Amino acid sequence: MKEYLTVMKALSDANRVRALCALQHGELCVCQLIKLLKLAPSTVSKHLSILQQSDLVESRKEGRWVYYRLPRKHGSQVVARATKEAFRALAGSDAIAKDGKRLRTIRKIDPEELCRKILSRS
Amino acid sequence: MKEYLTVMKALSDANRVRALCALQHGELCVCQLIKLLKLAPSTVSKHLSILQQSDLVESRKEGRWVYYRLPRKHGSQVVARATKEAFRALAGSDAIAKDGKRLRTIRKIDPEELCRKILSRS
DNA sequence: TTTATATTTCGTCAGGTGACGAATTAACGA
DNA sequence: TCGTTAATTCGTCACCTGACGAAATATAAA
Repeated sequence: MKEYLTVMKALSDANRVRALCALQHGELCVCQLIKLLKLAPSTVSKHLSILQQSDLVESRKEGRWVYYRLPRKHGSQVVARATKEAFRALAGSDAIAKDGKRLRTIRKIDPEELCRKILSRS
Repeated sequence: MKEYLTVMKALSDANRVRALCALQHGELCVCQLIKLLKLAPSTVSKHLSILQQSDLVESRKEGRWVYYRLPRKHGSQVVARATKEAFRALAGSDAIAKDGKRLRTIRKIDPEELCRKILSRS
């Protein structure tokens, strides 16, 4: 019950779900997600930590950057199924489609340059 | 996106999930759910209204009693899948198992008598 | 070593949520 | 018709949540 509720709560926020869906296309560093979600760095970091504590995502550190990604292998069926269903339910979502489009643009920008632009959110 | 989040939020509360699972065994009137959850009538009513607004349950009125049940036919795939997954995830839950046991006792009590006992919650 | 920077943690604030009891509504029964 | 009663709605309160900026942390670069 506890695990189920933790996962449901993690998936009850639009910004967290958007972040999760964005990771379908491959791992992203925090600054890319900040750009995508247009939220303060501290807010994005908090959302990612909630996703991570639910085992919905995992992270790896590379120098100054922290990359988040979907787990290679899900430890829990509950998490695996919830993730799958989130993707299925939102496959036709307009908001998620827009994010996907914007993400392709964001990925093209050199990470160095991207991060320097965090303060001027756009 | 909106529908998905509504359903996820509805399933993010332990008492609502317990109520939903209880309905697996057939329809229940509000007073039976009050007995099961051991919450104030107004609280249970609120929870049921949230479940209903998410299309996770439906209700029918019979005299003074209102019966809640799982939808005969789910209008939405998102709701159907989320319900199925909730049952699957919680099939082995200790709390849900206990509820199932208590429910068998509650069902044996005459509804008339049961409702008269609402104030003395036990 | 010192500075710059990517991320996280902390403190705070507004708004949302779940709990309750009291008041209200709807329908049966005397 | 008038009470009784099942359920809901309303008002309130404590707590949780998501947002932010400032401060702390960690790592690369100068």
